[in-house]
Amino acid sequence: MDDDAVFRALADASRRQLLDRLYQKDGQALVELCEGLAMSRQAVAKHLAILEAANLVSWRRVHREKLHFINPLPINRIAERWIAKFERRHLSALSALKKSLEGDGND
Amino acid sequence: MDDDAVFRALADASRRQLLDRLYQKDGQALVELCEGLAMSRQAVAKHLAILEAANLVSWRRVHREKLHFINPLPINRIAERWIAKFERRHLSALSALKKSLEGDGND
DNA sequence: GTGCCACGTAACCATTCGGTTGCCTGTTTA
DNA sequence: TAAACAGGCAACCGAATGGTTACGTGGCAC
Repeated sequence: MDDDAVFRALADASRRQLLDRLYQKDGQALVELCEGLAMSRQAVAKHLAILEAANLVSWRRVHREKLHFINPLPINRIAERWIAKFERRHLSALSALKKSLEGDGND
Repeated sequence: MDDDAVFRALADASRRQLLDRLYQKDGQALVELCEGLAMSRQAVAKHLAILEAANLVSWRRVHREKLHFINPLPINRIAERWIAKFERRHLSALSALKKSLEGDGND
């Protein structure tokens, strides 16, 4: 279960904020992600390493910059496998519709 | 943001397991929830307290037993506010339909 | 070529976390 | 009424967490 890594990575508000930033603008370098945060660059790098380990963020080196990219797949997997289970209780009709739509393969 | 409490509560595998157990059978007492877990009763009680604080579990006293009940609302709220955002990238058409079905009307 | 800039690594620190043990209170039940 | 049972409370402990400071490395620009 590396779902655990994802849950743990999402448990920290600073890391969720970093994901938020990457969601708003993908492919940011480390220094860029640090701007405005009350945290040292090294602390941000540690958070990003944890997000990486959970496969929520990947990166690519461009010259001397390390550009970070968000990967929503683990979150979706958790949403599907875990959260949908609880949602089903309340939104069974909607969920059924959702599932049938997903079966249609529209994207 | 008490979303933070929910994320943190979900970050621990033991707590997710407890939620799973309550999902399978709601209204269990403390000793019942302890069965088969490699953990003391007090440890389980602490986990349940954290789930309570995150509003994921509520309880009712019946005689000398403390019966626990699962509350999926915080999970749904997170799914709506946070996870759907990432999902939207991939399933934008579906998400729009889902939103309109929920009467959100927000695009 | 020198210095700045983006990043990496490592040591260190305080706090939180997950768990324990020990003991106490109250409620059933034999 | 005594014992067993469900749970509460608090002290304690090691390890993980979130952060810092200090210093090292390599690319790019002047």
